[in-house]
Amino acid sequence: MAKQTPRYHAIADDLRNQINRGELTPGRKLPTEEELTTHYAVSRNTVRLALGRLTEEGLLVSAQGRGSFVRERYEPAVWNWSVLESRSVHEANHTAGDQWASQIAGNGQTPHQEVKVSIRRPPAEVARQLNLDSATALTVVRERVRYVDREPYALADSYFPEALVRDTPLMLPEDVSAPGGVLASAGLIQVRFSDEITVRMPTRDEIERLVLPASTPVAVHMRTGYDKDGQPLRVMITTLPGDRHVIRYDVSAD
Amino acid sequence: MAKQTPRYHAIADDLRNQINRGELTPGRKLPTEEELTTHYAVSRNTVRLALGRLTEEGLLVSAQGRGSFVRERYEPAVWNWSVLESRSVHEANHTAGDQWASQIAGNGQTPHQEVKVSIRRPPAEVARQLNLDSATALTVVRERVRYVDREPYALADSYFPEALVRDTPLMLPEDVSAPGGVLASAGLIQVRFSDEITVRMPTRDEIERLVLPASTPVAVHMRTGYDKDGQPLRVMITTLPGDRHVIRYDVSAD
DNA sequence: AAGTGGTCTAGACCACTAA
DNA sequence: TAGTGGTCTAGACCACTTT
Repeated sequence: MAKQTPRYHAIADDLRNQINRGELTPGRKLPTEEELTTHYAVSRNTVRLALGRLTEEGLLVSAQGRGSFVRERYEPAVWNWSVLESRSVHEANHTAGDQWASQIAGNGQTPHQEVKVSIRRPPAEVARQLNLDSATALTVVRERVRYVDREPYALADSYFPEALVRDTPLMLPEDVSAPGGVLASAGLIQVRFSDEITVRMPTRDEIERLVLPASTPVAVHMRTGYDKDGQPLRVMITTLPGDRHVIRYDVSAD
Repeated sequence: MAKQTPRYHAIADDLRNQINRGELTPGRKLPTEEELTTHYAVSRNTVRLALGRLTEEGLLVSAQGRGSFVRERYEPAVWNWSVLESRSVHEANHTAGDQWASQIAGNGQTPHQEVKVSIRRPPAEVARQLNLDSATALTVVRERVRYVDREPYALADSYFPEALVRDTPLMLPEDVSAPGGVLASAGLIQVRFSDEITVRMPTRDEIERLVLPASTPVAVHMRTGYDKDGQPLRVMITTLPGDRHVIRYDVSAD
């Protein structure tokens, strides 16, 4: 009843301990696969299994032709969703338009985003939130890629019922900057949001668009905005890579 | 300038398309690795690379001796953190003690949790939130594993400054059920919470304790509770597997 | 050109599950 | 006992980066 731990588990454990003890610090290069092969006296495939295990845990990244490295942490962007679209905060700060861009700029970083507008049938999940029939209804979709210092930080797709925003500035592909955001520019006031956050692995498409390292999970933040009559006006789905984001909320206990 | 897509990418793409088109439905067994080997005319290692790729995406699970299967989705537990520890909701529902258990029981499911209490030096992150000196301060730690229908659903670790809760029922290992939760039973009232959510891959320890399938990311929810004077009373760190949780918030746009 | 990780092969034996 | 995935070997060539 002795060892049945696979060798590549043991090798991964050994390297992980070195990282946790600080003998291998973030950014440092690991020994080459050939060196590990001779050091542990196993085949190269076994070494690669061990490295793959650590990569899955988010501890390593590898680059073809250069080597494997202890993964470095991003400085995470903290987004406070309790105030991100708050009207009073807007007024207090005299910030027009995109509250997100203001938060980033306030950090001394450079925000920018690419916007694409189209009219489409909404995904089932979105149709449900907007009380629309997903088979027939149309939505105006604003797809944005948000960058901080030229690096992609998030995907933000907004869906508006087409009937609500017909012939408004919302249809323009430009970055609409009216106080209160794009919806207010169409005369629609959100008084309440319902947010749902899920966590999953990214799709291949998201990995490409956000240039995600291996084993980087994403948070999917879905915000539905309602007017004072409880009618849903908008669904915004934000895809936030886990390695560069913190989601924040302030909650009263009353 | 022709194909340089690796074969195992192409095989993974093919299988992924079959899943997305619904030809392979959740729970269904894939062909055996040997069948895939002959079908795609590649070596078994290449087949395994392709399956590994899909496993990383969270689309497959495999079981030794049985086969590989299209991953099934859990029915996610929705936790509304805007009201999870709200005093008025407690009173309106006449729910005593653990609001979490009440939410689960209200779903017709069976909640239960294992509690372990100890006194320890807090992690640096927790010490910072509690305005404590991490080198000298002590915290009372309540570590819980939360189960729904006997399956582990979350880890919830609470940290209290030891000086605040000395000689209170909090030190008892039992599941303290006083209105307003364990803190109120010690005469401490939280009026405000600050929540931070991060997303990452689980540690080996978390994988074991929560029995996580491969490539299941977790959300780490850190809630700091403050009294009316702004003094931090507690930090609760909840580890939520992405495949069985939805985090919810209700936000006012004022 | 040399170094390094990425892809791929062909085969062997082990560990677990189900018939 | 047969079937299936898990571990492991030994070696080859390719693609990318750096010198």
